[in-house]
Amino acid sequence: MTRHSREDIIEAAGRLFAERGYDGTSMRDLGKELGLLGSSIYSHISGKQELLVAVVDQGAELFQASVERAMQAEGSSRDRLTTFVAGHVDVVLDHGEVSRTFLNEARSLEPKYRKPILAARDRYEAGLRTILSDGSGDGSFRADLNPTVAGIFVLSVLNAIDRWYRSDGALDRAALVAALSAFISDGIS
Amino acid sequence: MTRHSREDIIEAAGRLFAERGYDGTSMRDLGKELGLLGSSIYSHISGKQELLVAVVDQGAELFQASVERAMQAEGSSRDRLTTFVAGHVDVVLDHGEVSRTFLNEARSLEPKYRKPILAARDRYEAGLRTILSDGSGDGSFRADLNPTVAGIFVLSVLNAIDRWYRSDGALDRAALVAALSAFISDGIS
DNA sequence: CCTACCGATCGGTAGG
DNA sequence: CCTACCGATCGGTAGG
Repeated sequence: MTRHSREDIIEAAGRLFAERGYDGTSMRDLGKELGLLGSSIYSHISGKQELLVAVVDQGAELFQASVERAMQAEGSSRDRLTTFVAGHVDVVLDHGEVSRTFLNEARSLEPKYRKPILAARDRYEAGLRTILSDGSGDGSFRADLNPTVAGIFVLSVLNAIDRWYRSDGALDRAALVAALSAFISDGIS
Repeated sequence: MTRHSREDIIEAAGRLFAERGYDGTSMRDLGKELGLLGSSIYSHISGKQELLVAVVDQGAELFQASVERAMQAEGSSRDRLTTFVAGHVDVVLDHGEVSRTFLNEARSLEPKYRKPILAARDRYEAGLRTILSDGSGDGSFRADLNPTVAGIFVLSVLNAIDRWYRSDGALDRAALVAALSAFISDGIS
């Protein structure tokens, strides 16, 4: 007779956290979203923080799997960068609520849960830095590239996608990846 | 005998809103920051929302003044873009709490206050688009540049600065502007 | 700017 | 999963 699974609840939580923020989402809001009382949620989970941890962990896993695929991709460093960009776009477009919560709500994690998430972000960035650094060495990119700073800039552009991109707009997914890759590679010149 | 001015209170509010978010900041938190009771703040302002409006309005004005200076700058479109980037950096570094609140907490504005803020952002973006479009026409930038998409990418990089830049790090302000300008102009190639 | 509150809402629990 | 709560905290007010 259980009407909702743990997964249902985590998914709905991700939706509300992405829209209203963790602090802006009450357990009663979440209950309403699911069609039950806020207090009833506690038969499935032990606390609100657990929901945030679950959503953010999903985000960490998605991005981690994506960067690993990019680093193992065939071809040049430039190809691996393209794979990285396309993989990031896939995560953001296919798991928008999870990735928004991952990117914007980590500050609401209690310290013990926040630390491994920051570490996961560092690994993601480190993968990108490796691609950039390799490409700088083998002539794919500028020889004087600073991989740390360039990595930050690339992620700045990628992490902002959910703030403006709408799938019903002028750019489809392939055009988005192409526009991103062009800007990252050549800027506006 | 008034110990705090309205400006003091708005400044402290901006600090806490930037750090903890609007929903994560209580009037009692703000009182503690100022050395008085939460209820005492109401002798200076009429509500919490008014504080957010005041902070966000400051942000809108700062960015608006900056884009106007950039558009009136002497020289080529490329010079105006450099001025735009440097001006944005100045706002973010000199008014970090205000700009973070402006960028991240606008969703907590009640609809009637949110609308003019979104309009202010649109004007800021429109100024940038004009610079990009002019530069695409006069040969400063690529002829096939899409000013809308390029503008979004440029602002993505600029709006992320406060998420990573620390003034005690390896880059000083001039080096930051130079790195941003190089990435925006030429990407990583 | 404080004292002394108000009703509403918060995350969460006991018991069924 | 609901009923019926709990103590804590929220934004805010009356009166001084």
